[in-house]
Amino acid sequence: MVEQGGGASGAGCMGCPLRQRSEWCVLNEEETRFLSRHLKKRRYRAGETIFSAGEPSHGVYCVASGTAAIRKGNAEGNTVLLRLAYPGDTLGYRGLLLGENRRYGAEALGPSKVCFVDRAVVKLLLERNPALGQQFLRRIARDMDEAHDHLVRNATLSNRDKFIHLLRALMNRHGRTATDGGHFMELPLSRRDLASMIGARHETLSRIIGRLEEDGIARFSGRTVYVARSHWLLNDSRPPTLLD
Amino acid sequence: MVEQGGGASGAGCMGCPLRQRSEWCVLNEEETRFLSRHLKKRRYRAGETIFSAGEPSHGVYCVASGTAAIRKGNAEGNTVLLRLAYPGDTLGYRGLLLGENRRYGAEALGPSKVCFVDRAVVKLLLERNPALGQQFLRRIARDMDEAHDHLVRNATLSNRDKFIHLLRALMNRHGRTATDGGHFMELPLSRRDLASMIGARHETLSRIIGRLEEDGIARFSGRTVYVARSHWLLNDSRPPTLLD
DNA sequence: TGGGTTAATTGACGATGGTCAAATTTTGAA
DNA sequence: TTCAAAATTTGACCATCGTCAATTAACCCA
Repeated sequence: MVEQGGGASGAGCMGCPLRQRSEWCVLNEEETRFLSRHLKKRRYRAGETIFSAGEPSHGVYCVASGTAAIRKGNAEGNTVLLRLAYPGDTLGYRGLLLGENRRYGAEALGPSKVCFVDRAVVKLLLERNPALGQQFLRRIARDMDEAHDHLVRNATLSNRDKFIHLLRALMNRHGRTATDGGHFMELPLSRRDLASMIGARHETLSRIIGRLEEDGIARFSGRTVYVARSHWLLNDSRPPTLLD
Repeated sequence: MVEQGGGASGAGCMGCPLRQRSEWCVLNEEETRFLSRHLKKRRYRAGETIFSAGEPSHGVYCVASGTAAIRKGNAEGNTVLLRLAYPGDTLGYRGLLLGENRRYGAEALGPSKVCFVDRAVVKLLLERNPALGQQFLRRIARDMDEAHDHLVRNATLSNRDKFIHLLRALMNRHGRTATDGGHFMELPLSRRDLASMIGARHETLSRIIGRLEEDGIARFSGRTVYVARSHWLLNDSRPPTLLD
């Protein structure tokens, strides 16, 4: 399952369409070839674990295709889905920087390819090209912002509004515009995971979904969601849009 | 109000007792003197703004004494207290790294002294001493962890338990052990701010406090809190401690 | 394809939280 | 000290949420 040099395609990282979007874009041709030779690309099936909380950090992971879920649990054994990672995203830099064990786990949500870069390789590249360090700094700073925004939303919004926000965010990544201007999406997450992301029980989420359907804001069928164009642009949505 | 070279004490950063605890501890004597000459130390009175959301980032701030509150608002104008900063903590590195405007504001909670380090000075020191960059990386990574922990707590705990956790955290910084083994603390925050930290309304917090008193877990009088020794060690505290 | 397992929905009900409003306390400035 | 503004507490009331339990639907593997 593990391939060297960037996969069977043979092009390695140089030809990787993600290079533009990831931290590694600042590497020159030689450095990219070096990275290419030393990373391990691996396929994951849906639900497979990429790394787990508690284990030592041997390197970073870069999502090549598919979607990964970042999960973190608390002392009581509850588990929360913190965020999703998409192609181009680099995971697990925290443990590497701090030399600590992983504090959260990552798993593939669907069939995915993820490249592993050993700490030694990262270290070497960081020393060779300071711009890479800058890139990581910017990445962390952005993640930090995201986490803070998340905190503020959780503290100020109702579960209903948190879920609408989440739907919107997921739609940006997973949705397609329908011919009528509405939006379709195949949800990448179970109800349980969706619920954990907004800090609610899955029963509560079921009821929120029920209310969104009653209010005509969205239609849910299994993991398929449809949101009408008219409801999509609303910044937020209090009751059935009091002004209709 | 603005002093050069680390304050009237004359010793500058070299004699600053925080040097050990802050990111700057990796600077050598010469670099520390350079920092000392170029930072601006300023006194803030209770409630004074250190910097505000939306304004450009001209440098970083280092808390020398007192306590600073990090606040962030959302679109609806609600404001949330994200965390507190203590002597040795460096604030505002995010905007500097990303070259963006501040996304949150900082204010002094009580009489405080805060040193300002201009971006040019930071940049120069970063180039001169790569270990400083490492320090900042570690600091960001830790802040990230803290934010993630906060997210998980908010998603899994009841308001009551979130508040107990907050009390515990504040006690670590602001509390003193009483002769009977209980703990006293002068709360550094208003009820409103405490409430915003756990994502609840201030009325709700009042009621939570009332219940904690009924249950004999803590006694509140204005900003003074007392927690009995017997209740302090409990990991969490469900109802009146069902096992007493 | 069948059967067992997990996921999701729904109902009931008590607990908790938000909102509005009023009373009370504290605080800060004159 | 005194007064006005701000903070805090409390009550009433209703909406929302968590929990337990019972279905129903979806899924996966043999």
